[in-house]
Amino acid sequence: MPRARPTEPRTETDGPARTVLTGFVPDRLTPVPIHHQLATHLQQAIASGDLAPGTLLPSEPTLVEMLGVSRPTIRRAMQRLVDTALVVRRRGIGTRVLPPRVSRSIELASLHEDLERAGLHPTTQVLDLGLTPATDRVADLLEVRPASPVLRIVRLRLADDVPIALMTNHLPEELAPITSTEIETTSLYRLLRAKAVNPHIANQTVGARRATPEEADTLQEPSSALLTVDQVTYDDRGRAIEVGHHLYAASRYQLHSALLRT
Amino acid sequence: MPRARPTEPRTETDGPARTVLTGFVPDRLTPVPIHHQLATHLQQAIASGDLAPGTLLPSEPTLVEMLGVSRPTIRRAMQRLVDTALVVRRRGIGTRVLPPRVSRSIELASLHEDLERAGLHPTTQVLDLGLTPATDRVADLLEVRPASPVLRIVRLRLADDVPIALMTNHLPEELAPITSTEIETTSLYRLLRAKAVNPHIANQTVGARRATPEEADTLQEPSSALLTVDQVTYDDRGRAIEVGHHLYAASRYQLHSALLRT
DNA sequence: GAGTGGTCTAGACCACCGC
DNA sequence: CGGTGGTCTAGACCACTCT
Repeated sequence: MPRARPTEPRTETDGPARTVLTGFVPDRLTPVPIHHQLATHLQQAIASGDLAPGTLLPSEPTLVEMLGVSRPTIRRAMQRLVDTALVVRRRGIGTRVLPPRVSRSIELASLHEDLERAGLHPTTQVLDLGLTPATDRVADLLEVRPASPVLRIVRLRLADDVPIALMTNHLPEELAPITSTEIETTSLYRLLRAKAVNPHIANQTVGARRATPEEADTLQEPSSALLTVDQVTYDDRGRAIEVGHHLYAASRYQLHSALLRT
Repeated sequence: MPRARPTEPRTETDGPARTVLTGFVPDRLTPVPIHHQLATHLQQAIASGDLAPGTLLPSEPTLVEMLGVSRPTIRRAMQRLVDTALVVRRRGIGTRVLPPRVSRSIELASLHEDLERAGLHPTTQVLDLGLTPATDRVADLLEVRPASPVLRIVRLRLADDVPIALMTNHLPEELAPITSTEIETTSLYRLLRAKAVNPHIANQTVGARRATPEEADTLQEPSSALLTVDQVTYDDRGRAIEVGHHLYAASRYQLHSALLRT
């Protein structure tokens, strides 16, 4: 189809959208899928402000012509932007850039990076590390026989030398050994991935409670209020790979998440 | 609920999968998309146990023939199952049903339903309702002029007559009026939807702190520990439509969520 | 009526796995 | 090697919105 005529009906500004999008050329040599390349390109354009909130993106047929990519591929990239709440699409209207409201979601294992993003210097003290008989609760969650040996890791996480979290984790025996230095230098999930174990889904329970005197002392929490997170992580084969029981000093740490759709 | 063995034997037959899947016939008369029909059918089959964990589903070409649906449509349904962690797919292997580990995520506005699902009888006391000048924080989050009138709603939520949460919400003036009876009988989000406002994304901050004496008295929390949730909700046009500040009695309420992918 | 996104189809090539 | 899912293409029809 011939291009849209120059007389645009009441659209805000798709001039910038055009220049930004014509700057995209699919690389068909890399193994990176084109829909992923396009989605990433658009995400960066929105994040950088090149595509301002309220901008109406070109229509799908227009993009097909502009980018030399088929419509399903374009739709796939667009769907990703919809899923991450970067744009809204409406039949008969078009695709519009939303204001950047998506805060980073809670991720699988992110405390270390969370603190670094906040400009702090995170450190870890390993308080305990070794095989111990599983308690009934841990055995149940890890799906191993009661009292069978599991790897227990107790860590105190600090930011700029101030205690933030007291984290207890239990892993199946097969994933041992793990050394103290490994735990202190990298994240638990990176360690697991190095063992060809891919964290895939985690169930979390978030609550609050008063700290015991020992916990209050360790975490130096003046209010004695703790934010608690209990989680069980499963790999992509459905096996339980980690049980976590984390206590956060309430006055120094909060969780952030974004909820999408309805 | 937990399985008997830590590791499942592999190579299951796809006999049961065949019988379950041949029971699916696409309805091309309803406006419900076929990919959605198929995804729902598979979700129910997995939830009911008709498709047991470990089951290998038929391949895509096989399903095309069995169901009389094209491959992209089948792939779209399958992708939804992958996104909700019900199955894993591997090139060269196939599609395998995972153990049911996905707990319900935190949703936009779910306390009422949450409590009902737990078999409790939720009620609401409206403690305050009306227009008030916005504080600086609320005006900033709602994106209205400082001190301009906003609708404030203060509710005490109970389950079986026991206090669970003290919730304060602020809405833009345009969304008023809302009556006490409306708030007591339905959810805030349903009210908004009735006004053609669609909640689309919410940013949450979850924390913990000690209750003030008044809060402890109102919520009757013996430990005086509170779980706090602050949220800002935006509609699908990107407008801030609601600011919430919620206090939960820590000994009676926890948040659950599922984290996917990595 | 013209343009938009939503859905479905048909066919092709590829990377990966197991035999 | 044959079979699997991952990707990309081309074309079609539809529901919806705006004029």
